[in-house]
Amino acid sequence: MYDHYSFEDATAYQIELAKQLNFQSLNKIETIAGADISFNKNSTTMYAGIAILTYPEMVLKSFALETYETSFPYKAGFLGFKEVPALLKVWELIPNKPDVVVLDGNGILHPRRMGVASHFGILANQTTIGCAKSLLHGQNHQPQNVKFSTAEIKNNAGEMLGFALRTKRNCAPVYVSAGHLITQEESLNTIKKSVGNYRIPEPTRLAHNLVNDFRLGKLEAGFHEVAPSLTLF
DNA sequence: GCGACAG
DNA sequence: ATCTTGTCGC
Repeated sequence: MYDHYSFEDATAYQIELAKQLNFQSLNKIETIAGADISFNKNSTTMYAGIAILTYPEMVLKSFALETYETSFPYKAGFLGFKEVPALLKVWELIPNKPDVVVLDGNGILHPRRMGVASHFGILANQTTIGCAKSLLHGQNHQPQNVKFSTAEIKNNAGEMLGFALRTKRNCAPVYVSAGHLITQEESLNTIKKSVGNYRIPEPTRLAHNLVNDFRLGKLEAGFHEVAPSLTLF
């Protein structure tokens, strides 16, 4: 889908997509999804997965898995070009779309406000939140070493683009930002409610586990409903 | 030019 | 991202 794009093309495309961003308020959330990608080093095969959980209980209800071929390389600032096409393909397998999707990466906390979460949100016309494990853009004070302590992240122009969030004591913070069709504050609150006993919030943590098992051949492609009593991971 | 740099 | 050994905090 983006394999023929140069980084110059990609930059112009991100600037155009960013004009479509909308940060309206989200009413209520009943289901939340986590989306992630896994792949073998030096391979063009991407293993994409989306896990759908109840909110705020964080019980896994269903998940979808699919592969996608791409040769687009990873480059900081252009993650969406490598991951979004694969995520759109697995997204199509889901019969009832979740209210919000959490992506492993940034939303508007990006040089051109077009991190992978915003990119996917625009193309899927879906509410999204970005939750990255390390900082790509901007600066912040270190949040206190207390669960749920936060620190605003600002760019050189002083714009508040996201939050560093301590999801677990003695663990590095995660970086939360709105993707599309949600506000910054709602993004932060939603991620807080999605945190279990791990550093990574449940939606993306489960999605990561699932795509990894998919890549290793332990799970099959397609849409899967999870048995009510079954507890995975 | 130098440093930074999601996954 | 993936691979892999040791180490630290609770």
